[in-house]
Amino acid sequence: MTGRGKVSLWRVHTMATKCIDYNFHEIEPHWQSFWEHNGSFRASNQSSQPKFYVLDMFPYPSGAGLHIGHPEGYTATDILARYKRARGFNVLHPIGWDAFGLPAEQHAVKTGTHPASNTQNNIVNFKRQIKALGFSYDWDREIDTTDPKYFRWTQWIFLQLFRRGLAYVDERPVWWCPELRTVLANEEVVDGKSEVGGFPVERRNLRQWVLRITAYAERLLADLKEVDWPESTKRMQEAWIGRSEGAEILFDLENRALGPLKIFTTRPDTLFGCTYMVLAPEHPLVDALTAPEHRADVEAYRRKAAAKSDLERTDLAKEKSGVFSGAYALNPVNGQRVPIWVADYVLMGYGTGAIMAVPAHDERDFEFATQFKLPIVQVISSGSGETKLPHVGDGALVNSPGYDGLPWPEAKRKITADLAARGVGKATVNYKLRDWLFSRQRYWGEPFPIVWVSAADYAKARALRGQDLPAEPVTFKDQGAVHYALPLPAGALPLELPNVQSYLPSGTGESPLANETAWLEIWFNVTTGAAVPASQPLPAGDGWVRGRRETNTMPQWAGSCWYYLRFLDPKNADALASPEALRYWGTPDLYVGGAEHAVLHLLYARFWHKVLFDLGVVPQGEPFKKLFHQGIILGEDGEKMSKSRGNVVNPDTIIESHGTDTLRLYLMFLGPLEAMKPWNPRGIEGVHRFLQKVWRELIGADGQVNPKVSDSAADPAELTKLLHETIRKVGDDIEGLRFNTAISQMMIFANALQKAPAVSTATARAFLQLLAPFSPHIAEELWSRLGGSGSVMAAPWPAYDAARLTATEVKLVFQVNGKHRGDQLVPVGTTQDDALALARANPKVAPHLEGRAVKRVVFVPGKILNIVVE
RNA sequence: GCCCGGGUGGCGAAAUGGCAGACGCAUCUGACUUAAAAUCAGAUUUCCGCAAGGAAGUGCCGGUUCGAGUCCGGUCCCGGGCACCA
Repeated sequence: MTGRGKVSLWRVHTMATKCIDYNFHEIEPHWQSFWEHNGSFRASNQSSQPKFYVLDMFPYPSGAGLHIGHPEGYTATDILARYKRARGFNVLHPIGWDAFGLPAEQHAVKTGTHPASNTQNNIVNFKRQIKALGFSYDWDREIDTTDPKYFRWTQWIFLQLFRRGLAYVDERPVWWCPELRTVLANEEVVDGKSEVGGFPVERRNLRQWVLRITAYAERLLADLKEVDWPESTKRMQEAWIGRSEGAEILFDLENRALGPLKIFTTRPDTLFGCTYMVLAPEHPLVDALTAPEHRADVEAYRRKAAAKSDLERTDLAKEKSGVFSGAYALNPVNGQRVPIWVADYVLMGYGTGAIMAVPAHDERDFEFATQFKLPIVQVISSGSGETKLPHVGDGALVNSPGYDGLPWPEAKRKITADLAARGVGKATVNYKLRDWLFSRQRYWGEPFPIVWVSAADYAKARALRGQDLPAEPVTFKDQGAVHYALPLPAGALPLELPNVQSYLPSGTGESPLANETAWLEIWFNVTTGAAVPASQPLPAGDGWVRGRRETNTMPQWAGSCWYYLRFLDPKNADALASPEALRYWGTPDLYVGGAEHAVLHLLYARFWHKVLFDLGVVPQGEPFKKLFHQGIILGEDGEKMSKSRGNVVNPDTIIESHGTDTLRLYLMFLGPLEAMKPWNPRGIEGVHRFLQKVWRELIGADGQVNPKVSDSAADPAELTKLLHETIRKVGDDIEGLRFNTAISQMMIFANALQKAPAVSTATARAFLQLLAPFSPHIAEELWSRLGGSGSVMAAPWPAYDAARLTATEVKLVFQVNGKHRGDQLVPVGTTQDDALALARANPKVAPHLEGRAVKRVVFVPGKILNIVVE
């Protein structure tokens, strides 16, 4: 709490409202302004308290406003943040805006207004909505990824990637969306359509920036063992990285002039079963090795395959297609001639784009071989009886001279080693993970801090600032000329977006920035990073070269890859965050957000974090040690909420009708946080009634404290015991993110409160402290009215007394043959013999024992007595 | 096809291997009220029974156990993810 210098304000605001009934319209804004004036949620970077950093996935401020899914996750983290503060932690609970993105740009294309103004409008609206929910964010740390003070450091991180050779340029087939006029990452294409907008996409060759995430594949995979994440999310990342161990094997071609053909296989042990080879249609050797009499067929097939999108290629899985090339390779183990086919079930992008086909032990090869009547040779036997082909399971080798009888994993090792000894193969690891396509042909994104220069000018720059440049220059060839990528010096950042005439991308695939000649074509000072339009005279002095700026911008993921670090020290102008802040706060102790980011944001952020770790910027190897996904809230009809279905719930409506305390409570009471659950307006009434009941039990009809609540009142014994149970359960449940059962327990307590003839102020206040993280406004109001000093949140979390929880009597359940036959209150410590005697005497139990011999007695003290009879 | 989740009253759900259905919704009955709302008291898994009581019951089949919603094997259905990755 930082109340210094604000004593008078504090006084004014500590007072409760004057309302007589539970008037949330008055209470909620009142306490929100109290918190704001007191800076109640400011986190300090200097503190002797233990730290706790709880992070939400920051929202994209869309024009539609807050969706009900936002407050679900945000309420969960807010409860935890408030609880941890009460437990004496210095809590960092920040929020910001992931504000670059396509919708703002599309809006700009339509209206001609700058995307920044639309974005700012949306932020204002989001902020209003989020503030109305009463979340305990430290607004002094608010960040906006489109703010040059922020993206300066996004660009800085890119420069580090660039310097380490982790960013390069490549002309490659990419997903191009004609409607959006931009390329999309693999991850942004769903079922052949753009993830945003659902427009069709096609393949195009374009010059792109690519980040070498594959260099980190092994660590991204291995370090999943270190994090406390949902198992399903870890599995998804594992599958996405897709590691497989196998071997690269060289097959000599019959036409030895062409050199060997390199294939990748995970099953080198089946080498003797290879009856044909397949090259992807794009494989560079196809042209050279195709026999003249097959050329026409192969050419036709390649053209057909090129016209297909990846989707069609994979979608037409039912029937395989391919053509024979007329060429043959020689099997390195036995010199057998193997025909080479061209087929699009082999993908150029994985392995070497060429395979050895073993139809007996691979389903795809089996299907292909059957269709084209190619031989099938079994080399693995499942052991007993006939092996049904294709057999992809366990077994030992057959028909493999020198290896017969070996279990396949052993044979795999041995054959690989033997091939390696002869120099015709080696063990390798392959990943499905591809390098990350990192550029977009858009306006509304971070500009790349890169200027393209000539070879001679690059050499000049290298002499002046070699340490900023990668070991290998990044280049691309355009109409015979080679262009060199020269980074801006870090001191010249941020590189801001110029204003443009039109937000429409150019039809050639370049972003709207390509039309801004004055920004684009420049005299560039290689040491200072200063720029002057090339239309002006060459400035005096050394270090000026002619350059053209990079016109691509970064994808939306860039800003969200490191925002959790900026919150630690959001105003720092000298670094993305100070080393002290990075050391004190570390990484989030808990990260809550939707499961839809399982392989996108969460993989990219891990990659950047590891690079920053290697640079010595951050002290930990993983950014998010504990992750939790909130479930999706469905519409009332049990369907996914959507505008077209008309089942969308707007948080504003609920705040207006029931108040945010009710909304927050309801969102948490709906079911387990991680579950998918339907919205039910009736349920809101239920939790609202609970809050009204709490109010009524503590405040009388006249608006004064209920006469039954007083300092001198003696609580009924059961109420005291229940209070301590409730303190324990609510605390445990908050720690375990089981908010629904915590609320149930508070409801049970409220019901007891109602029945109690007298309640001590201390008990009432302790209960309000438990309620405060969930429904903070009403808790503050009642706390204040009961004479609590300051904020309810400033009071240390109540402790439960274990002694109060132990009862003197417990209910013992009597079972006969495992069936419940009766029960009885017994003193704690009742022995088995006594319990047995009680059971025999019990009128409900006795008839079931009559005339039957007792075989066994199971006794769980204080719980159960099970009598097993004949 | 493969990999994850999940199937419990009319509904949302709860249950360290130990009384299945806490808590809430909805419904019904009663009290208060001229009346309604609100509030309060009570009932509400199914079947048999006037009742006392009994029997069955956590998708389905089987197993382990004194005892299974919970653990194991199989199976069906629903949701999510991946999908010609050699």
